[in-house]
Amino acid sequence: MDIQQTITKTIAGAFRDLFDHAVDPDSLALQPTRKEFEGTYTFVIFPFLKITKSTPEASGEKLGAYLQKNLPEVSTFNVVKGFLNISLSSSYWMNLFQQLYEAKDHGRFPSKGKKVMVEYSSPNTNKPLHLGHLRNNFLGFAVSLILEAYGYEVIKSNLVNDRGIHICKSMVAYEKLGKGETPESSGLKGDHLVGKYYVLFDQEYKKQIRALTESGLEEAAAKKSAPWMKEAQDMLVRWEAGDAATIDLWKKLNGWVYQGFEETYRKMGVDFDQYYYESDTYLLGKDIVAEGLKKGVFFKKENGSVWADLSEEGLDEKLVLRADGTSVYMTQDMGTADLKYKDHHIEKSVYVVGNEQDYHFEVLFKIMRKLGRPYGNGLYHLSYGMVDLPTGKMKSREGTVVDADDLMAEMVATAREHTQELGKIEGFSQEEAEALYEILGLGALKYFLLKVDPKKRMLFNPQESIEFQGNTGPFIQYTHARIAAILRKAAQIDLDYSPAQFQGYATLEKAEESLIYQLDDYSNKVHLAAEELSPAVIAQYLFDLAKEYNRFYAELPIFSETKAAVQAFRVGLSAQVAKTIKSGMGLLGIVVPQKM
RNA sequence: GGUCCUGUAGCUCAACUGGAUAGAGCAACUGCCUUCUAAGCAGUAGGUUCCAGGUUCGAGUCCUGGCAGGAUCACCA
Repeated sequence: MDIQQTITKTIAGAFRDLFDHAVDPDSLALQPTRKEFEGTYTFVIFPFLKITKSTPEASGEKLGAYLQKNLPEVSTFNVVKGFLNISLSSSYWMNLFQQLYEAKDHGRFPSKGKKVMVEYSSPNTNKPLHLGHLRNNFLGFAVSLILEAYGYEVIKSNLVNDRGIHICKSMVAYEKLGKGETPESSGLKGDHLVGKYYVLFDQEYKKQIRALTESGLEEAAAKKSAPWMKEAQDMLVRWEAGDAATIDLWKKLNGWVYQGFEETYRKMGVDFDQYYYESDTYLLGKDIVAEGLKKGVFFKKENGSVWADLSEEGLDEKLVLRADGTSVYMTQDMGTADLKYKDHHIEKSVYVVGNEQDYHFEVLFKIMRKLGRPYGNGLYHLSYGMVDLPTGKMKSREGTVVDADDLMAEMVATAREHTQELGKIEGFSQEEAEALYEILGLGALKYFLLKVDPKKRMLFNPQESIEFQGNTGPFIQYTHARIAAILRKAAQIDLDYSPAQFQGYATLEKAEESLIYQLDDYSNKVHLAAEELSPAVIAQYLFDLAKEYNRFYAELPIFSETKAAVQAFRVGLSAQVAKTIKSGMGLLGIVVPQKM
């Protein structure tokens, strides 16, 4: 039982003993005391005045005295208006710290024996990854790690959109203009090379539309009848028919793209346990349509098209099969949901997909529940907001995207400049220095994208580079490096900072208590982050922890401290902070350096 | 137009799910490197939490109605 439960249980006891009133301890909640007041936990009296039949102040005094008398952990208390602020004893803090210090894997929960799949990234194979994909990938990867720490077995999956009209556009343009160009001959990364032809298609296509509208055609008709669009559509038909030349071309271009993606994923530091390809899954789901018709979940219209009626759930009717019997997006996603379950028997399934698809997933999940799927209640859409530029939305065809590879390279370059300016690479080999720039640049970028609540859309201004000071990745990395320096020194002077050495340090400083409180809170934050699928919870926590540690670092001496017990304790406390920072940053997919 | 999301300091974001005087970072200003890493610490200044009602001991948070921005409402994906 943790201290909060102990306190609320005792408060319930006080209500019984002092006011003859039974209260469920679980209905009582404590909150952290605001830092301008003395105390660790605060109990709000107002709701219980009917029970105490007294003023808030008098009730608080009575409850406080009762706690102090009955709980050795409670050292003092004070009452401000209707708030009972509870202070805990140094021995409580010391005991708590020793528990944390000796625990292995603080912040890791026991296995739940349950599987969850996290699908993220899910790129199109017609263009390189951009800033929006970075948010998606970092989110998906971090959420996977957080769920794993929380005790799930996690399967990271990537559903690659490798077919369809948009892929055919790149193929048509390449066929027309490519002249056998390859990544080797052009010096372009495979995904960038294919992306180039996607842009070329669009430019030519627009030109054709303009020519047609100028010759008097309606715009809608021009879009349909432009020669290259017709070619792309023909290409799609040939692809679906399995035409050998088309398939060869498709395989060649996609192969280049995958090589490019692999490089980008490696740089980002993300990976996958399972790839799904839409070229394999796009025909799935038709059997589910038949099943839904039988179960009365779907109905057929006169023209033969099949629909789900969700009007009772506050939505409208949604098409699940075209009149000609071909699939739509929804059909395929129903099939893929079943496939994931068949492959892994997952109990939860998380889709990391932008909020523009909120409606689609709401419908999909409702349908799967109505069909009685065993995993139906474990479906989650981790819906994140778009990353906007000051000029508005990114458009890949209009060249206003922030390319993922470019941005990562820029971040590393900025880290290099910054570090060299500060003259912090003394004693680094060339390789070590480059590795550090990578760690810092990517740390800054990942933290920047993960610290914001996923569902909020965020602004990225390419003119203003991502910060390295304040609430940033490098600030937290720096705190870790500082502690690493302390631990190196401790090793150098053979300082023993095992718990036995702490004996004799009886009156902790406020800054030390706060740190222990924060360290203890880590597992709560992992729990919360897992429940809310929000790495931002961890990011915010780490910033607060690092901030608190730097305060401690500035205020209290370590090696110039004369009492051995105090010195050992402060090194131990520092070590625990470093361990927690490393663990938490690890959950965000961010590496921390030993020196910087 | 219907539905969903968002609106907090000049800017970027918090606020433990209804609690105290709404907090950080950046930018600005003032201090602190002869002591463990100054990518740091301490401080000053900055607010009608979009607006109007309501619910109650108490509302940035919940409800209703507006306003603003975004997304979505294809036999596209």
